[in-house]
Amino acid sequence: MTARGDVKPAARRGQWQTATDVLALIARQPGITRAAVARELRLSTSSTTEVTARLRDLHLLTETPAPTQGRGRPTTVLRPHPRGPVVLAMELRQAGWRSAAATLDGVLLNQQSTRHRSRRPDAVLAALRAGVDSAKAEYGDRLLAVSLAVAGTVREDHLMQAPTLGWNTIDLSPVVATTGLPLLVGNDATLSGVAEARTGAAAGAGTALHLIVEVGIGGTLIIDGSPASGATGAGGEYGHIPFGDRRRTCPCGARGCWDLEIDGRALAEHLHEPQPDDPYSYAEAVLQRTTEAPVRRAVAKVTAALATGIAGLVNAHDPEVVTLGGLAVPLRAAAPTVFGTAYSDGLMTFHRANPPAVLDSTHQQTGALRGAAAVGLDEITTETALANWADRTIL
Amino acid sequence: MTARGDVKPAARRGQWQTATDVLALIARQPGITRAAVARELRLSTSSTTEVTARLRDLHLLTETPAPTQGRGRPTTVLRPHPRGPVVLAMELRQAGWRSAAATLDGVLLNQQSTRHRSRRPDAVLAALRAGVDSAKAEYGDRLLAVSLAVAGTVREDHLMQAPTLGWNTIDLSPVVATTGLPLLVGNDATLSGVAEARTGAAAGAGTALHLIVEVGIGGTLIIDGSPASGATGAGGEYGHIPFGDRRRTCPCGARGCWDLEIDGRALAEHLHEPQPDDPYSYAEAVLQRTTEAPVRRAVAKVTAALATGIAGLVNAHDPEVVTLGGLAVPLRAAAPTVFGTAYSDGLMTFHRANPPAVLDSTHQQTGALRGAAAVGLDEITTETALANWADRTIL
DNA sequence: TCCATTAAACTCGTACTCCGAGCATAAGCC
DNA sequence: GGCTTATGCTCGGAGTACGAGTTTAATGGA
Repeated sequence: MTARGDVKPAARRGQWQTATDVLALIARQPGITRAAVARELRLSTSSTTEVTARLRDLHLLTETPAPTQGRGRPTTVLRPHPRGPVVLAMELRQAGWRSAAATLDGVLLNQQSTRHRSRRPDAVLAALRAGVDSAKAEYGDRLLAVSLAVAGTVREDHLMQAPTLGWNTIDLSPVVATTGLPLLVGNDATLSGVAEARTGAAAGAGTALHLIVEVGIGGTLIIDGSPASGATGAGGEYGHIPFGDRRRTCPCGARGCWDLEIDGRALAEHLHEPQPDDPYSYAEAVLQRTTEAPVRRAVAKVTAALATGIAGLVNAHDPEVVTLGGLAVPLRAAAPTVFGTAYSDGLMTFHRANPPAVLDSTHQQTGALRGAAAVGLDEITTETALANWADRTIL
Repeated sequence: MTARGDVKPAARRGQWQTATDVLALIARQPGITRAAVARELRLSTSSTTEVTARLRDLHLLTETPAPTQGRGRPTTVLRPHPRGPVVLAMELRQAGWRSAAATLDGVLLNQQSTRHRSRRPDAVLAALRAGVDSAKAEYGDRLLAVSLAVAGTVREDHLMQAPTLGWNTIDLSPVVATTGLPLLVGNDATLSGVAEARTGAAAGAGTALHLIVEVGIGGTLIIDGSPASGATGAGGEYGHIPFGDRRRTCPCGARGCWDLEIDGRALAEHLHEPQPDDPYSYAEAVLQRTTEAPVRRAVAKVTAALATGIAGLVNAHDPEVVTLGGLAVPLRAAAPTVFGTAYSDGLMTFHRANPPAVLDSTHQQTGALRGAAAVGLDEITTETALANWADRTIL
């Protein structure tokens, strides 16, 4: 359709700039009115008229009457066009995978959740591929990209290590092979951070830090809504900085990893219980037993390790806000005083008067899928991508 | 001149986009030819002709004949206009301060270095202010901004703590008060990182990590040439993440800071020598004594702590390249094997096959000043700033 | 020396987008 | 039913980028 071996022509400079700005705003504030878009982007009314007309003609947006608010001519709500583009957001987890189609406002359609029948990599990739085919069948040419969140370390479109799945290096590109669709791959913790920064607890923050505890700890630094993913996409592996005991070796290959101090494995060790097969469920179960004094002590140790590390990262990055996901939420809830003290003690003095708020994530389980959708939508609303879509729609 | 209480009119969207791109390229590659600019930015020859003519008319650029390279019509080198804008870059250090005027290509003119007569904050600020006045006298309306690098923790235009100067919170805005010039303040380690990322050892890297050891350790993560400075500009305080011994309290207020493990203070402790007044000079002196076995052991410990921490940060951020400044350079040089082993051992397994290169900084002592200049030039080449300059030049 | 070749700059006409000014429209309010 | 208010539409103008075609200034070989 678009790429056929020839060099794809870039859009003329600045040609679709305002259009991408409008679409980005709609993704961050679904249901925003046309008048509000004009105010936010400081567009003149004439420019607004023109850009919305253009986006409407290209089947990118529709306008529906907005509920009136006091005097004045009513405005409209800008919504994705029913024949507009979609991206397929997917999430690969230990137990199964999920998918949803996302429209330009980030709304997830056709959410599906499937358990793995087999955990063999080729079987899982085939299942994901079938999911892509099914979306392609449903949306046809409207489907422009596939964006995949993976619970593991990611590098470009390869999965480098996924301890929970027991996989080593895996090429994920078969998920889209022969479909011609671009595949975007991201770490699940990173993408849930993107979701928080775009539409969640960290919405509007210029610099946000997101941390999520499941098996080990993951997270990301997000600057102006974009994750600091590093040179190859493997950034955000905060679990593998040496905040812990240097004598302990981590499965990742390094020593003293923070990972080892803040999940179900750490709780089991403090409680002198055997290492659990599923550290996540084990931790959830332990957190139900906080009437037991040893459990409280173990939870306090883990929570303190969490809060101290967060404080160190706040010193390093000076975020506006910190968001917590996964087990970090119940851990803090179980020992709020310990958390608060360790957090404050770990901060540099000048931060203590007005430390960054540490908030629970708003998206929680859907975060990674929403973040994948957001990143996918970014990809299909670049100036070049819009120019391509426009070429196609005119024909 | 520009701001007089009224709202400054933003440039029309996209109006000066290409002009800013051209100027940014010239700052990153001084001496670049007009033809090379066109290739890099994928500008058509007609657009190039137009944009260069516009920049010439506005006294932003001049063209000088370029040395010919083979056949074809000769091109020109784009250089700052002799009546074009400049920024004043300044650097405040423990012993004194430096300044230089920077033209659009980042070349530093009139470099000056002055020792503090008094270290009282008001005396130092008055001296800096005098430096600004002197630049204003020399450059007049060509001087558009002042950009100040400070050896201390910075927050907006305040210095929060500067242990080496013995200062606490100081408002730096008197340096430009009543001049109407904007003041940009940055941490010196952050700004030297910017210099490396723009024109130094990390030039061209999308994600770079810069670390500099002087008294304690500072640094920054740089993404696409911009430092991750956080919400208030205090980002990059890598010295205050808890990679060290939790029992030790840092002057910053936190515990276990990495800072305490990798400078002259740490060397003195390992050597059972008294804490030095000037840890930097002390460390330099110690590094001359590596024939002594205890010195070699102490240097090895410090170098290992440095390398292990760097590896942790590489895990967290996945940079393309790491650059080292200050004492980190002779420390690594004194114990290269220790450094290499500790670095590799601290990396996650999948990084080890092809770990990010750790390079010595190319700018070293001039880094902070060059970085301050770069950030100041960014400020005066925004679309809005160029529109203002154009308005002024037409009159 | 002259001319073909090459790389780059210039000219011109066109397309696109943004904007200001003025006008039109659709609601609430009295 | 008119007045007020907020918003949308139309029109003409300005600024920028670009493609196509032309011109210019160098090299290098006959």
